[in-house]
Amino acid sequence: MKEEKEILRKYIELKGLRKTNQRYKVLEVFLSNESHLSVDELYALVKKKYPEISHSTVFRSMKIIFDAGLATKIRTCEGVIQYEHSYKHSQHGHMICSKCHKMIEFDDTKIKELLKKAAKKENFKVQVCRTKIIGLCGKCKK
Amino acid sequence: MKEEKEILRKYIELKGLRKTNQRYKVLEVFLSNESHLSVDELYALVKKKYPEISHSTVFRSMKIIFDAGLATKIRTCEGVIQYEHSYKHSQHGHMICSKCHKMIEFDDTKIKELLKKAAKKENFKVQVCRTKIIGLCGKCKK
DNA sequence: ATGTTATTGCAATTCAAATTCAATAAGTGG
DNA sequence: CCACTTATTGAATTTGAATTGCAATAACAT
Repeated sequence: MKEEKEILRKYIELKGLRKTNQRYKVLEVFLSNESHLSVDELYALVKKKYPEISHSTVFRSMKIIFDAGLATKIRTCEGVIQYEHSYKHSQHGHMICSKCHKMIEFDDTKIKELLKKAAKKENFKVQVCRTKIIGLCGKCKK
Repeated sequence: MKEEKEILRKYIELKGLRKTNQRYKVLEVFLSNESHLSVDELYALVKKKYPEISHSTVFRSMKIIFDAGLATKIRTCEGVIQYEHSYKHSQHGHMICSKCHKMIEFDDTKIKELLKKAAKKENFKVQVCRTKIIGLCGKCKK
């Protein structure tokens, strides 16, 4: 948390934004939870600890946290944006169970290499690579 | 078109649905265009040729066409669902330019193999694999 | 301390996706 | 071919996440 807060602080400074408690509190709650969270889900958690913080502030703070490189975005099957930690978290692929919606992370380092090659072939500059498998998890496929 | 229509017909029969002109017309317009189309975009095309067909019908017909296995879904960066042909079209990955939103398809056969392996390791039954690269296309990266 | 201006919280808006419902048409049995 | 049942349609409405407008507030430079 300390390091992440420092990164956020520096990013805010760099961009000439203002250091507000809300932003640090949203970051704190975001980091306190290891799962993927939509803005709505995160807001529910924030409200428990800091009821004075509004939904819009959570929404806008997450944008900054994302821009600062502390979060990545993924989309659920339903199309809802979820944020996950990205600082000191290796990038990974996602397996999503179409029945129970469980999300399993898996290492896709090798796969990303191939993706980068494919991009090079097309003269395409990679910003983000994503891999996703939709199917049935061990429990649900029975 | 002939074959696809036949597949849709059979699917409709199988499911005990009703064969309506609207469904075949939506399929026809969908197939007549090679690009990825959102429901709104497709509806605009349908309206030109068949102004009597409504937005909801296009929406609902595409669900059936999808269920029949004639279309796949992808999401734009903005989260909008787009349909693309899937009958006799090999599955492929997508490179999306974050500037001009151009979409480049690329062969990801090898990558899918690796993804299937990863799924096996987790005892996960694959239904769909998706690979996506977000970045800058040749023109925009200059 | 004061003035400037980014930020906040609330409410409202946007927009694709999905649904409601009365009218219509497909398919079924007589 | 007709009558009946019920899926489908079209129009309007609803939903829900994402986003924004605005007045009040707070950060921070002077």
